[in-house]
Amino acid sequence: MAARYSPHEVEQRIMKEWLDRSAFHAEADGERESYCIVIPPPNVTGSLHMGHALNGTLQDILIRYHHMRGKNTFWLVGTDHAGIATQNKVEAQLAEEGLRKKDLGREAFERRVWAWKEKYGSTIIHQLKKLGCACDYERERFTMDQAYHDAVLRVFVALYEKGDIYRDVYLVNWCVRCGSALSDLEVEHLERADKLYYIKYPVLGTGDFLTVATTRPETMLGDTAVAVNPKDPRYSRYVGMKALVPLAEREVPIIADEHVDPEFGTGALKITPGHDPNDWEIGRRHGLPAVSVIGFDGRMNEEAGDFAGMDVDAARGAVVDRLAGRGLFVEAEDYIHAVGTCYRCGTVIQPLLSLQWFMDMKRLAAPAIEVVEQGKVRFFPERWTDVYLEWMRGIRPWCLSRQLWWGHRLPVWYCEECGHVIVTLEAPAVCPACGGPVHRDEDVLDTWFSSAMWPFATLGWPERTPELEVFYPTAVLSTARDILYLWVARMIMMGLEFAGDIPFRHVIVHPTILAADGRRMSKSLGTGVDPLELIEEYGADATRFGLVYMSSVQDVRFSPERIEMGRNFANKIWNASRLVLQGAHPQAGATVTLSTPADRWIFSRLNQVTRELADLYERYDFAEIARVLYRFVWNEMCDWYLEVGKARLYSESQGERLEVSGNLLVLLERVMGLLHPLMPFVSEEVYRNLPHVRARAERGGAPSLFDSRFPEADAAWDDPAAERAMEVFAQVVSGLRSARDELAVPREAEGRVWLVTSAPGAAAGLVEQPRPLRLLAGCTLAGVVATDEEVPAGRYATVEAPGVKALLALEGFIDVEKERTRLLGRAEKARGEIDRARTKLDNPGFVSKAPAAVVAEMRARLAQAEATLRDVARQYRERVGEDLPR
RNA sequence: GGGCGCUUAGCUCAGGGGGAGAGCGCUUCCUUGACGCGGAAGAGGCCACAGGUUCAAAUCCUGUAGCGCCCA
Repeated sequence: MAARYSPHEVEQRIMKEWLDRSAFHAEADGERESYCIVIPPPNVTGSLHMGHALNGTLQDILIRYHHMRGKNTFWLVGTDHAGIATQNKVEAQLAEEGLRKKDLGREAFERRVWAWKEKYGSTIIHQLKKLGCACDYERERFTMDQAYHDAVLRVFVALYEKGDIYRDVYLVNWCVRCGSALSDLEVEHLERADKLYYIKYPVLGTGDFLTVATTRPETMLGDTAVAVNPKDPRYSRYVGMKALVPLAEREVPIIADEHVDPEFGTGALKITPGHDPNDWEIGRRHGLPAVSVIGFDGRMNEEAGDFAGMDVDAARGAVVDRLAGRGLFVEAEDYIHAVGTCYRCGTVIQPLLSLQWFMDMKRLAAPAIEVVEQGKVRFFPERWTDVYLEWMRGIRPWCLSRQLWWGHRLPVWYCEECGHVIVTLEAPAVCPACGGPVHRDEDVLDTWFSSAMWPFATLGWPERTPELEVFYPTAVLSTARDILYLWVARMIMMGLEFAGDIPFRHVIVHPTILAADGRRMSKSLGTGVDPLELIEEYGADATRFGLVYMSSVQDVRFSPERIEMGRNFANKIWNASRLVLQGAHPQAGATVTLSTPADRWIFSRLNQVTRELADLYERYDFAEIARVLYRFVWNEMCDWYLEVGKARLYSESQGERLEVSGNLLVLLERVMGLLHPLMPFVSEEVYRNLPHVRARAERGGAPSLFDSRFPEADAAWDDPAAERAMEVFAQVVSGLRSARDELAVPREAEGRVWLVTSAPGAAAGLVEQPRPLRLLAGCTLAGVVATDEEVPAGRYATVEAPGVKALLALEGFIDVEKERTRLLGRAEKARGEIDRARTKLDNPGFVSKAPAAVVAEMRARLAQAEATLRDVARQYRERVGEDLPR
């Protein structure tokens, strides 16, 4: 076995073995309790980024944990067809051939996209394998699978028939580059430095002007009102009058509306219902017409008169110039504001009037609010509940139609004769109303519409499949918070409506891993960190462990040290197992024999850790799981149990060697089990190398750790007394090492230690483990006595532990200066302790109101510290020959 | 504009009413047969600021400042 753990060979070999024997494949048998997670489907064009890596790790931890707990686990994996993103990819590919999608026509284009999908569409799924994810890769799903497609159309038709889906002209978010409408959630508001333009509008019948402020002067050509706040005294006399929109030369009313902010600009607002969502609302309230002056190509249309044909930016400049020429332009000031951009391509969104399909969400939202209020669906951390509820309560209609060629084409036909609209699953040959010819709607559905159905459509809905029976509702959905509305909320609504139940019981909202600058990782800024490179450099276990360790509940900056920590931890685990495998007696079986304090301590602690983990899994506190395991393995098992165990492992006595070997084998097997969900590879590799596991496998036992049972606590091992004994042992050993170091006692010199204790048994950890004491502290026991007076006169360094005082004889190797420094340090500490305790105890409120145990503890601390100080003062006098300075 | 979160060691972060913690970095020592991706011993912090509640506040409450995010 190599002294360094090399992850890559292990990972590839073990993952291949798991996949080859379908270890992750789930069957829909109802005999065992099921535990299902559907992966939030990654974009089919995507590749693994930090968010996927973290989320994949968390889901994998849960799947492996519950699998080991005997559940019928099923991790459903697959991808989302991602309409715009995928279409963009293929269009870019075509562009390289000098083609545009129109050259191919719709059907040929769709074939190209499918070909692209076949070739590249599973990239991210394969990358999940590198992370070690125990997905059921044999049941991979895609939101454009035939059965899935049928289910999507069925849902559309059903919602249309129930009146939730309708077609209307409405102001929508239009991406000029993508040539499609977007829903509100697909618009990203980004801050940018811009200008705020002040423009004068003449008030008709007066010589006055109203000055309005706007970031978009070009839209004034579509203005249909000027609005002020009804409570604004500056303008009240104008309300009801008319203003003249310059350039458009349109007379428009001056209206009063509550929503005008008197603090913004001049307090007078130009109203353009055709190009601004807020203005659209105001327009609706006041019955204003909406005029469109910008077309779907992002250029000014014929309504814009002289400006027709210009793109929006050019028109802005031209409008301002023209206004300036007429003396109606006041000024432009610097202004920072949030501008809506397309979440896929970053193009500035144009709010445009358009005929689209919408879905009113109110009816579906009501039960989806209820299940969360009633706790049937719970969020972790809990605070996301309110975020969800608030959005759901203010939910707005959803624009469903997209002007794309890639996606689920609407099951809608229009009669060319009578205009009849037919929404149906069966393509009509002719219009059922008039018999006229029909044509199908060109548009496709928003990709998120289909992903809202992911938890049940992937399980075979609308068929009542065994999968749906057994695995729905699923256990958990784990996701980043930016997908809370886009996915989680809609999945709950759709699940309740169509599958008749919640889609998942728990929603885990994991933190975002930020770049070093504290902002989201950004490809364009080059601040991203590629998890695949981390796996390459440190190994999958290290990457998983590091990600989990660094990400608790807050967003966190990525720190490579944490991944390195994971690598070092894997190496530590590897080497601990080397010690056991190389040092264990060949005849040792996996049997626990609790013969020493260390044995009783480590198994008692193992129990506690095992129970603690169960609790942490309940709360999805993954970071704490990682910390608990790290501390136990490194600081307890390796630092103390293995070190103490060496005394017996290298003993002459066969019996001792057999005993400690048996303990180590059991301990290691259990610890690997506890580690497995987080670090599946190194734990599996170590497990398979354990001699008793090998022997078991030869007899047809569990082929792998993944398939064995998660360790459970064994009450027979609980032993608080042993824990105290080992704490004393460790504290005294550390104290002795520290004293030797500070006093420059030569390394090879053997120390002689007296133990002073009035409580029989308090020193058991030391008395019963003389060889470990010598091995770890270089000291032998001189004797155990009840009082200081019984210790032979001489110079000693004192080490304190609960109930025990250890006196290290210093004859022959004392350096007065070092001794002085050490004693002064101890005195200072003791005095600080005394001060703190006295301050508290002198406070009558403390003594009367604090819990008795706290007061008693404080008294004990004071007494202890005072004793220490007396001790130090005496030693100081003896050795330095002066009184201890105050 | 409304809301949420954060501010703890040089860095990245845990903790969450009664003795300030981890990893990395730093100092000194260790080529002992698990591991230098290691071991031993250390140094390093008015827990952002100001009030309040409490016998007791880094921890709870209010406010301020700075940073981040979400929704308009």
